[in-house]
Amino acid sequence: MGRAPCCDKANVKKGPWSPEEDATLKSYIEQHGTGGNWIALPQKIGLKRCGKSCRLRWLNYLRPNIKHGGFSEEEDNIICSLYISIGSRWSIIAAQLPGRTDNDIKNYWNTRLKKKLLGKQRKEHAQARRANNTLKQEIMIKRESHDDQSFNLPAGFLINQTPYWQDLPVAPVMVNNQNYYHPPQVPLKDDQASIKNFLIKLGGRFSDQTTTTTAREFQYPMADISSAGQQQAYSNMLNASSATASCTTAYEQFQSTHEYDGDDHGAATTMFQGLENLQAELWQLIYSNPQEIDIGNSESFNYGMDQMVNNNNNGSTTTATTTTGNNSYADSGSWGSEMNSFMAYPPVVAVSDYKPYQGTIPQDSAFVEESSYVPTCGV
DNA sequence: AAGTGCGACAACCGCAACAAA
DNA sequence: CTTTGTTGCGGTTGTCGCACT
Repeated sequence: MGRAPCCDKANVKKGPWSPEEDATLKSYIEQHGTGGNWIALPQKIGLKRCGKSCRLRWLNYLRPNIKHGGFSEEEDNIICSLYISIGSRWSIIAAQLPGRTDNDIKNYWNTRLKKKLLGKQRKEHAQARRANNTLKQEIMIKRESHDDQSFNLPAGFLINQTPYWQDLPVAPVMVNNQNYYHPPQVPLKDDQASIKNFLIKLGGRFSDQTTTTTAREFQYPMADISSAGQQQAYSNMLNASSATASCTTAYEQFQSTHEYDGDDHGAATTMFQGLENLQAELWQLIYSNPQEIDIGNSESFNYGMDQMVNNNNNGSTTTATTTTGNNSYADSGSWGSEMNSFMAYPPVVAVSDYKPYQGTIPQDSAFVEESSYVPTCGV
């Protein structure tokens, strides 16, 4: 049995508010307040509106000191930072921006800010990809001229044009329902800087010191990591991650930490919710626009192959897979090369795919060529 | 000038949390 | 403790106006 409706749907007006309705509602609330009961309010003042609708109209439009439109660069930064830190918790974000409503911010994010951010990311990665291609061509020429198939990509390859998820330690990979583990390929001492850099790349602002310069100081704790407690949580996350060394994204990194040491890092979990959301959003955007992405020629495929060759030559056991599932790469269209910069290096494993390594590696696996596998994580 | 597509914004809907009875 | 009502929140939809063809 469903809940009884809060008002008589047949007798309430819907749609845009008229100036008369606005005036009625505004003058009543200014004189009497809401009376603590929105549901009863419309009847009291003779409005054929649902109480919820009255509340929304007041909060989002009629109440004093509401600002509409004209978001400043500063406000953009705050919204981006908080979104990355805490996700789509618009009411909390709105609380940091006096005069802004959650609805306003939500609309602003969905219609403009997200695209703005995506545009930035696309530009950066397009540039990076161009640089990468140039370097790669040079390497291929060297390879051919030396006729030496053991010629490795240089250790620093991709270092200046690393896609954001490649800033992070590489995840354990599941192939054919088996969990494989391989050691991190990014020096762990750089993890903190990498993650921070990653977040900043996505538009976030992480402050090591107490230098958050916003209209008001952030009230939500994980908006920066300036406090000792926050630094501790962050540090715990990173330390534990070096023990497990098994994450694709910062969020997963912490998620596994959470399982690993049993400590309550709720705050830090929160810290990366938005991150995951944003990544998911980006991927959704990418995969919902699969035009002109040819897996056979794509950087992702080529990179994956290079990565496998490189790893195997380095003596580490690795596998490579993608999590694209049934996504189609067919067709061509207008998204084009810019979006390919996102496609360049997809995450190795999805959150849902991750399970702690528990078994042994089958030696005859087509994906595993090394026999010197030594698990180093504590699971 | 009419039709179409798209962006921006307002408003609605459903759910969860909380409070009161 | 359970039920019922209210509030708050976030996702989604509807509408309007502008730009483009």
